[in-house]
Amino acid sequence: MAPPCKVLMVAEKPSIALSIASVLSHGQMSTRRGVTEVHEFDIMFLGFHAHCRVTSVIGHVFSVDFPASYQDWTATDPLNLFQAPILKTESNPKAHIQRHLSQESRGCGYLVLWLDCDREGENICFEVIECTGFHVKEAKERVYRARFSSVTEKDILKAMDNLVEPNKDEALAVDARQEIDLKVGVAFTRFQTSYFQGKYGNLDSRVISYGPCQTPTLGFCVQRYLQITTFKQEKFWTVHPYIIKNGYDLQLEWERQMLFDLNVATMFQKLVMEDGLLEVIDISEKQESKGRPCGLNTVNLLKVASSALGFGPQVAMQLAERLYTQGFISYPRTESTAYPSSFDFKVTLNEQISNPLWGDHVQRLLVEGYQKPRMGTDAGDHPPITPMQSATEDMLAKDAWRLYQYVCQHFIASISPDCKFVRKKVQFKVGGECFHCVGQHVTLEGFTSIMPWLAVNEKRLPQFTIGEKIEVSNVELYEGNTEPPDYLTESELISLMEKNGIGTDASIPVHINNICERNYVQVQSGRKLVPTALGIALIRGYQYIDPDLCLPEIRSFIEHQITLVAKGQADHVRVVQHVLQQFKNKYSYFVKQVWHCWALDLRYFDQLNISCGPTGLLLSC
DNA sequence: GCAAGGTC
Repeated sequence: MAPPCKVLMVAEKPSIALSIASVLSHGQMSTRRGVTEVHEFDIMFLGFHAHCRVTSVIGHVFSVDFPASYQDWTATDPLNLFQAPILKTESNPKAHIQRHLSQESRGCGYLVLWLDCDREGENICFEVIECTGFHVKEAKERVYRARFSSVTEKDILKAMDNLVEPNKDEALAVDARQEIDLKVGVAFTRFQTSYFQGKYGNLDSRVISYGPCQTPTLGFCVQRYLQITTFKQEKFWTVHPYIIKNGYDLQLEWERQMLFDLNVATMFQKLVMEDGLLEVIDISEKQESKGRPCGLNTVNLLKVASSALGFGPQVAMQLAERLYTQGFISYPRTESTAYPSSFDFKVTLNEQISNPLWGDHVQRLLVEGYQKPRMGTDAGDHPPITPMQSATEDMLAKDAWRLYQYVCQHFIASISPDCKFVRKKVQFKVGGECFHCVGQHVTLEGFTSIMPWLAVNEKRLPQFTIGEKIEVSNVELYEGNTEPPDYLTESELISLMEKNGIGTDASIPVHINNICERNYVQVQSGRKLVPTALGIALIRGYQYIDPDLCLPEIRSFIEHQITLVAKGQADHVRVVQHVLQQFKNKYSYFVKQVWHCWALDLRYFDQLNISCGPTGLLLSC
């Protein structure tokens, strides 16, 4: 019998390689250590007996950079970077991934690519092909792409039965993004850094960076700061009648809410006082429901970690990764909020059954039946973040425990009943004006018993009947001030970034960290982001010269252009050239105009009409 | 010294 053919399979990370090998070998494999682990076993492949090797890379193998001749900041005009050649070099030379792939591919007749099924994964496919020598013409037909929608036995086997070709267009879209981001970011960064050199000692920062993600991120923080500083406080007045009924002392709300004219408000107060008798004109009761959460994805974990636990995104991810490698939670980087159909809720619940804090709730769910989780979205990557092994407070460090606790609470809540309550609204008329009061009565705590901070407040009302008349005990004329918004919280910033497509679940923490480390913003108590003088000056400068530079649309513009490449609707080289030409125009204009703002005292911005800059240089094209 | 995207 001929020796079996050899097949090399490559995943994006070691954990996926392990999952794939376990499924395909039915657990019958041998594993040896290498740069990344290699799992070996025999299988039937395309109808033949084959020996299979499954290993992985660790994310991208390569990243782009300029050749050495462009690395000298003083000898290179940043303008020339837009047309400069670029090189791909190993992202982490010390890891020797390239050598590892080259060695493991020796003697293999087939390559199966198990990289994550997104654009970046498609790009890494071609990096792997390059490293394994399968890019030569005669080897191309022996390269297969496995497309899996989740890392489950069912989907892995399905992918094996439906091997396809890797998608070159999607890979090229990533190449395009890499080149655009590199050239635009580095050109502006080098110019700005050199420009600020020695100026404005109080704005010290070694590098004054620019980037199509980090700059709009800073833009959000400064935008809120400007709303605060330009806020004009106004006095307002509102009329609050009080009644006493069956021992309840109630303050009623006015349908007009508030008025900005004291004389008018006083007139209404007088009308109410002169009438003095409230008539109940309507009583309505409505069944309300507060929905249980969907499965937990990374972005939502980061938001809660920041707003409720006080952990920054970087720290939260470090804690989550640690919990993951120790087996306490599932893979923490995912966009999906929908559980896969094969998810075993019973096993996961059972694991938590003896927890001293939520074990009782879990037992009840197991006995009385848990709810089907809400629909959520399936991004095709990993299942939502869930607890795995049970842990108690003494087993983990304090911060890790708090994060683990939240993951458990969220998981249990996601399959607990919705919270049900009755909302009762009573409407009154007095002196021709309408007022109301609202009561709430919880009929089913549901998931809020495991997430008590989301509980609906109980608010009881006395009995009323329509047509009933009640004496007004007091009429207050309340004077208040409109309040400016507060500084942007980190959690709000994460939401804005997600909504505007700035960064990804993995890179959002990096961009936020960047603008902190560069001294553009400071994190203050309550994880509020307060821009520094430097951060404000930068954004006000862009707003004056070319607002596009700090708007979130700068990212969506790039994403839109590279999507054309990914879909095969535009040529990669032409798209890159077209986009770079526009940024080069912006760069030239920016360099000329900088004189008019940053050269002056930075306080000059305060006197500027910010909207006078040119608009649509890029977005109109 | 510089971007943004993977992953640890």
